[in-house]
Amino acid sequence: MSRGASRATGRPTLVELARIAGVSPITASRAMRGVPSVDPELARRVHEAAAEIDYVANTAARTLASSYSDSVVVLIPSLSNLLFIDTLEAIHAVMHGRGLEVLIGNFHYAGEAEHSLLRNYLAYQPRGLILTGLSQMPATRRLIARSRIPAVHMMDLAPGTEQHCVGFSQADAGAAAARHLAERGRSRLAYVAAQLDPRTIERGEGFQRAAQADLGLAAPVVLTDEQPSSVALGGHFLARLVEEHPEVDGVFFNNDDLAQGALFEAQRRGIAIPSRMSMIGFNDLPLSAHMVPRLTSIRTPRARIGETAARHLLRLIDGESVSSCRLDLGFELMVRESS
Amino acid sequence: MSRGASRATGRPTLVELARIAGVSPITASRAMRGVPSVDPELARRVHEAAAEIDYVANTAARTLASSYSDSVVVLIPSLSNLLFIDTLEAIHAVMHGRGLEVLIGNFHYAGEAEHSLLRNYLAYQPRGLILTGLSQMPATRRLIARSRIPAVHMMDLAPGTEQHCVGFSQADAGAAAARHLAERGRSRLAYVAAQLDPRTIERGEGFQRAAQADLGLAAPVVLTDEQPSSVALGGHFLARLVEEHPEVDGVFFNNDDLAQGALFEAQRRGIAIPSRMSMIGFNDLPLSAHMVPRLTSIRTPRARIGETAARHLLRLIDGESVSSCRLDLGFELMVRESS
DNA sequence: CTGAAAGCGCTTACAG
DNA sequence: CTGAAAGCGCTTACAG
Repeated sequence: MSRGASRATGRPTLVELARIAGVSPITASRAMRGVPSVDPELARRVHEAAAEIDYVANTAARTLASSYSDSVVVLIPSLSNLLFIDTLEAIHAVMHGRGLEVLIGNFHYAGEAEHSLLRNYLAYQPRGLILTGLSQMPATRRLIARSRIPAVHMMDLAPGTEQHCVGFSQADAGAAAARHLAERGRSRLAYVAAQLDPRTIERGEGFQRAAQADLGLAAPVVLTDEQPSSVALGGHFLARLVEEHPEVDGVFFNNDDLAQGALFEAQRRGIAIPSRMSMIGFNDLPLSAHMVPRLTSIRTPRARIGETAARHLLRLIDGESVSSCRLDLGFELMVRESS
Repeated sequence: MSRGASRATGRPTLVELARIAGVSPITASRAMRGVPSVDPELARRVHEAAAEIDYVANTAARTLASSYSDSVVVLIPSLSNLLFIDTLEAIHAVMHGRGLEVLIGNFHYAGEAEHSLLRNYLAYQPRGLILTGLSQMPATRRLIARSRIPAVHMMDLAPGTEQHCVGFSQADAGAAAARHLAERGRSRLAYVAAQLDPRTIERGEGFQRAAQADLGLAAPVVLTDEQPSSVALGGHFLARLVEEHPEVDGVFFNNDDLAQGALFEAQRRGIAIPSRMSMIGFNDLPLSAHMVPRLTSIRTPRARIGETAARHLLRLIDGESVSSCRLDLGFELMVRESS
């Protein structure tokens, strides 16, 4: 269990490992990296010695010498939304299987923060980048292009872009919500949204376009707030809806937590859902299926988006020629009791 | 906007920065790090050049040369519990203010995973560690001790330990739940828990001890499941409670999502809450205050735990002599309609 | 206040 | 299959 003197870092070095294993440092290095040319017996001795002294190669030295790190960077706008947690977990599972560390950056829906996070993380020489959405600032776009590090964008799809993207059409999801409400016989629709990020806005536009142009309905009532989405805010929105727009009979909530809060507030006020008003949420958070009434929602394939984005990025990192750069994973309408 | 030739990494180096600024590399290095001895005029030129070529020091080289990284490691058991998200955000805010990157490791409630995460992250030479709970495996404890990197444990408090910990007494929180139910006139209590991590177990023990020894009640019914806590599971628990233990009139749910699911299931079955049964949850998740009926819960100071743990760690990193190594931040009983 | 030398702990070519 | 040399891009002492 004891070990020889170590560096300032207090951790054993490759030289010490090599001495204990009785090989040269370069052979120890190769054995640790699993280079196949190493004699199996020597490799065995190296691994044994490594286990004994608990050797793990210094990341900084390895990265500096090889100019390759074992990390990928994932930039997301929020950690408080389960949407991104599920995505992150899926990315992590794939990357971990390849021995890659995932560096998580939360830019709190602020383009400037996204830019400076990326600047800082680029100093780690990540092997790849996974970004949220397609609306990075021009300066951020330039930073990515100049870094020549492969990047995959998730959650949204660009029509005719060279960017690699994995997600679904936000506008189509909005349109599907409008169509569903119309099928339920609703004609006075409302769109309720907080946290007005680009994807929220696209969904809202898809919803309104479908309601008017495709379904021939009156222009939907639109209630928005720049605050982050929350259950509390959903309750306030329902109150406003009932008081200011009593004609509304079908509502699309931009995120399930808003719909959940609205459902609670409706129950409190004795407003019958869905008979008085149909409600549909977005993302299909785990709680939604259990509410009373159970919330109709649009399920987003967040884990699959993460997994697919990660796999796609690995192919880019490996230099494989990737056929498609635009992967549409769709979404699923979960019809339940609230609509 | 154009810049000179660069290294294999494609990024500008200190040497290039120095040449553009017309100073020696070492002066450029000092200027970038804000070393005060540098002539202001030279520093200005360096910063101007850095902005021009978008220079950010190579992390690997800096870490290797100085044996100091700009990172701290935070190990948490789950990302799917808002508890840890809030804590993480608070840690991040403090560390970011000090220019430190937060490396997040999720060990999914598995001690082995915690160990190997730590092993890997130690290779990054973090300045400090923040760990969840106090029950790391012995091997993990040794790894931490040998690394000589300052560590702070959060969420739980050890009675007579040398470890730095920031949190509250889980057993006391359990006892507070029992006391509250007894004050509500409840005498046939139940403890319902999933995800049996050490803190959950401590809370359960505190609850049972208080119920029997302090309050003189019958031994509580205990329903547990090793699965992760979820709303769906809460519903199942309520069904079991009603069918198998109809005498129970007061329930402590180990986490709010269980209580939320139970509340929905009770509503669905027409079981009146709280008249037929008092319910209290744990953590006080944002949705709980909005339910019908509003859920009584124990609010944990998760953001403050994160912030306090981070500040405490910074003091340890700075080598300040820290008086107390055990910071009790308490908890708060939020009495609402469900109890 | 500034700089030349040495070195952090690895890996990459290049020989053998 | 193995190794000696050089170097990755910085910072740390040490001089001046």
